[in-house]
Amino acid sequence: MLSRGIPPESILAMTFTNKAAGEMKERVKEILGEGAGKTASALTISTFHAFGLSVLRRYGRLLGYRPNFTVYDTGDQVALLKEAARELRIDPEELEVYNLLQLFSGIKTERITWQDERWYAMLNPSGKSSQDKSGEEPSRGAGSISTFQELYRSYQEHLITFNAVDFDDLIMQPLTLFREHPKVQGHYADLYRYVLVDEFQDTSTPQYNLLYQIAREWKNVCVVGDDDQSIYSWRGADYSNIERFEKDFPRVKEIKLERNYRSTGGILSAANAVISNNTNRKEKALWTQIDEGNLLELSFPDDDGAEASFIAEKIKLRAYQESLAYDSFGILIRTNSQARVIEEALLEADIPYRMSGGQSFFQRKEIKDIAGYLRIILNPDDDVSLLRTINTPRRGIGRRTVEALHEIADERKISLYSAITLAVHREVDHSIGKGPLGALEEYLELTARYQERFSESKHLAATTERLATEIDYWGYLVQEFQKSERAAKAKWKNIGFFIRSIDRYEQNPDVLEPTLQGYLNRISLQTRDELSPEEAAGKVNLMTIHAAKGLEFDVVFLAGVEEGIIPHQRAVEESEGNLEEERRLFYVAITRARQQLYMTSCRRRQVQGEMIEAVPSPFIEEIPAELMLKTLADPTAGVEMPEDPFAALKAHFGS
DNA sequence: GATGCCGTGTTTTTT
DNA sequence: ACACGGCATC
Repeated sequence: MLSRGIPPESILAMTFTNKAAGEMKERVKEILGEGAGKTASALTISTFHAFGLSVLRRYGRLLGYRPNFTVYDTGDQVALLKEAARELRIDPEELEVYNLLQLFSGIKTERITWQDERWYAMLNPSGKSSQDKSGEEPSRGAGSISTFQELYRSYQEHLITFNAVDFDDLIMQPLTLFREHPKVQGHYADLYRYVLVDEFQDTSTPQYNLLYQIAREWKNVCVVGDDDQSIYSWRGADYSNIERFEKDFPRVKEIKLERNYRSTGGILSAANAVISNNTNRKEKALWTQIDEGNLLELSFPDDDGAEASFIAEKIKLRAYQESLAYDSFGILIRTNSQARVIEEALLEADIPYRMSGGQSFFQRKEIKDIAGYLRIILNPDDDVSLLRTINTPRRGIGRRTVEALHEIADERKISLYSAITLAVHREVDHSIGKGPLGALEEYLELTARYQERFSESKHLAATTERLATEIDYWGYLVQEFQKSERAAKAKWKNIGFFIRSIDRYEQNPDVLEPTLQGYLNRISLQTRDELSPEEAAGKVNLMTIHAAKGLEFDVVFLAGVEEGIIPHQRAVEESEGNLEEERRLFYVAITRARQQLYMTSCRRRQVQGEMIEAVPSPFIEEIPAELMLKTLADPTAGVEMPEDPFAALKAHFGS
């Protein structure tokens, strides 16, 4: 496109994960060649959510958002919902918070309505809550429609009071903005005359609407997708958007991409055979000119520990024998919980790796604590961050004090921070004692001081470091983890890492004007701090199958090919139709491999601290036997390691 | 108000 | 296995 003289700033490319956006940026730079960095960064390459956020940052005030609003992640949403419940005198224990948030998400994105009965099954699968007619009424019944509606309303009101948005708002609010302010819609539609969407099968209806609002005038849209790789239906992805697309842009030209340039013939045949078991799909005939290649290998380790060491040893062996770089290996897992054992084995074997996706670095408590301070400094109305930081590290503000503050805040519909200000300045009657009141005053002073420091200083990282020192977070960690100095140290190390990541952000030439807000935005939409390309080089890639979509590796290990893991037990329990999505997931995993695929199916596996018997995944049967080499014995038994050239010396000197 | 211990449940996948 | 919340105790 650029070669045709199209100005780069008129191009908008949408992806679904930060990882994909990052890869795309890299590839654009590569294609444009050296020195084209500037041209490449003139393109807008963004996830849908990050794009929505930038729209709100710019025009959010038209919807009543104050500057520096906060983006709430799932953890914050849970905290907010519990707050809302507390205020309505509903016992949060009676709520299935996680499912309730799913319901709210469905309502907000208009996937479900209150009239819909679908959500009811979703909320009471175990029959845990609802009919609690026994005895008196300690709290209100938590299972009725009106209660849920009331909670939803309160949840929404609180978001506004706290000057915060949730992930769904990042898509829905820009749509509202476009509807109520056609000029804003016009601005974006005019700016982006060329729109591209990668992994189009993963668009949700609101995301599609957003895309449509931007592209409807110029109609220069290019979408790439594969219905066989649709693996996000659980969060609203709907590949029937492909049909809507054909209707909305009638002059559509369809190009089938059936030639595969990635995988060996054997891998492709296996993948094709598996996916052909799905009923609901566009028929296609993928082919490749690459030769058959090696057989797929399937082995049966005794347990997940053996599986992990098999993978580690195999990687070491092949890296050594074939001089393969570590970053040409990918280890794919279905669930994040599989990662731990594998990480341990990689560490043990001294193999550099990176884990992406999943339990984010930024979700760790110590990081959320410090980030909580940054958030409250930026947006004092953010009650969730206030509650997180008000007594961490401990400063003598306990339950009673917080309750008193809540009373002031609830009554006036103001944030807790405002309530503290009133209390400290004696502008309101309250029952807060002298000690806690002094502590509150100090808290106010601290946040005010850093508000100033952050606005004056351009050194975000240094200022954050100063803050961490001033609140004596290290002292707090030592106190909290008296039993494990190691844990305290590890957490403090994470704080150091966090501060360095702020520093990296500040130094990043792609960021024109680094701000605290910009940094916090970035981390709230990022599952894990993406390593810079240099840092990622030479490292084995460990990730979930979901996170691996769109990526490829010479050698892929697929761990835990067992019934209950893939297909995942909860997925099949939920609904029969989910089996096809699980199969697509398996298909995506297979097709990540260029040269070789290793699968492992453990005989037993440690799950939630208990050893359970495991059974191979039924999907294995769908791979033609002649494409696969089955190793019946425990693969770790026969693995020979390359001789350590220093082994003899080490033995000699007894090191 | 802080601290320590015990019982309970658990997120499948991600923005 | 592990984190989290509740509860008793200092």
